[in-house]
Amino acid sequence: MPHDHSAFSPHDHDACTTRAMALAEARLSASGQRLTPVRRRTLQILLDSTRALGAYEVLERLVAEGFANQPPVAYRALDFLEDQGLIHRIRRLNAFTACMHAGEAHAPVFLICRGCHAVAEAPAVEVTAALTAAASRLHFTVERSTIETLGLCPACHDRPQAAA
Amino acid sequence: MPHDHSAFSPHDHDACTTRAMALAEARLSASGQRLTPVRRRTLQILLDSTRALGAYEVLERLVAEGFANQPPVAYRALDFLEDQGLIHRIRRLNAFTACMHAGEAHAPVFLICRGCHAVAEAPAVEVTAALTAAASRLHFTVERSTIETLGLCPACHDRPQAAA
DNA sequence: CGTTAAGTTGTTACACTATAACATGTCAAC
DNA sequence: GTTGACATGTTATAGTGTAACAACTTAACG
Repeated sequence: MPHDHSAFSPHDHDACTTRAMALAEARLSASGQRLTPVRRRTLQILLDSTRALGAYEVLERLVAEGFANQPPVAYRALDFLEDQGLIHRIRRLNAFTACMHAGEAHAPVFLICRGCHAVAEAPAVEVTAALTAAASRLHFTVERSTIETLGLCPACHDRPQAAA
Repeated sequence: MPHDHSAFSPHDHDACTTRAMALAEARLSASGQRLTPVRRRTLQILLDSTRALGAYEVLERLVAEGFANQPPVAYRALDFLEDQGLIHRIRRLNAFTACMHAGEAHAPVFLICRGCHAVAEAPAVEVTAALTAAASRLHFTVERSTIETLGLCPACHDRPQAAA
């Protein structure tokens, strides 16, 4: 069952993260993949953050827990989690965010607020459908899509200093 | 009048670039902006290329024509042209490509072929419409969108070595 | 003219993002 | 208990993008 709240609506975020982590474990063990300590912590770090985090921000937090202070440590975990569909890369921000709908088939669309830098994952099957249709008109076969949009979230929209 | 060919269809590309350059001049002088030598050459470089080019690739070509070998030289011209809607940034590739529809109101959607690395700009008003609709359901105000998709162009789709 | 103001370019230096390559370790299966 | 696959540690470097300030061009104004 899909959830109709988003990162822009108040909700029990702890429940989200617990659920997401449980789902991650289930999915990985089902496919014979391992959720090692770095990977688990990396996922948890992203789940705990409201913002998308850069690889080096993730690395900082990993270092604080005793992992080596080397970029590959973070990038390997991030790449793995992205391949598994457990996190997403936000290209506009060079950053990563935990996937809140892992397991559900979903074509991620990201709403990035330029006021508070929150990132929400929006359900948008129609967007992907329209995209695939547009592509096939040019006989192009779609494999992976990046759909991101920059703008203002409800909260920031009402605050004048962000509106500019 | 829109053009129904794309980067994936053979066409008179010289005519495209001439037209695009003329349009650029017209648009800029209309809005009081200046198409200085670096800017003009940068646009021409992108128009001449079938692929999207990285900032440093553009810089190389600029250097070959006597401009200074400093990143800001390229980035400034690229940023300016992007602000004017004359070129687009392809985030997935960290690269830039000339806009073939400058002047027409358009919501750019990019089809990136992983076989030959060609990039086509597809007309896709419906995609943007769907995206805006999905966003407003979360009360999010869209300002700028990035829509890119990776896959295979018609030519590469038929070549086995690319299909993998 | 001469001055000023806005925009553009030159230049230095640096920050941030990401990967290659190879050594070492771990763990499960045979 | 050895092998092979996967995962991690580690060093080094490649690639992408900006900050900051100085110098120059241009057009508008008096």
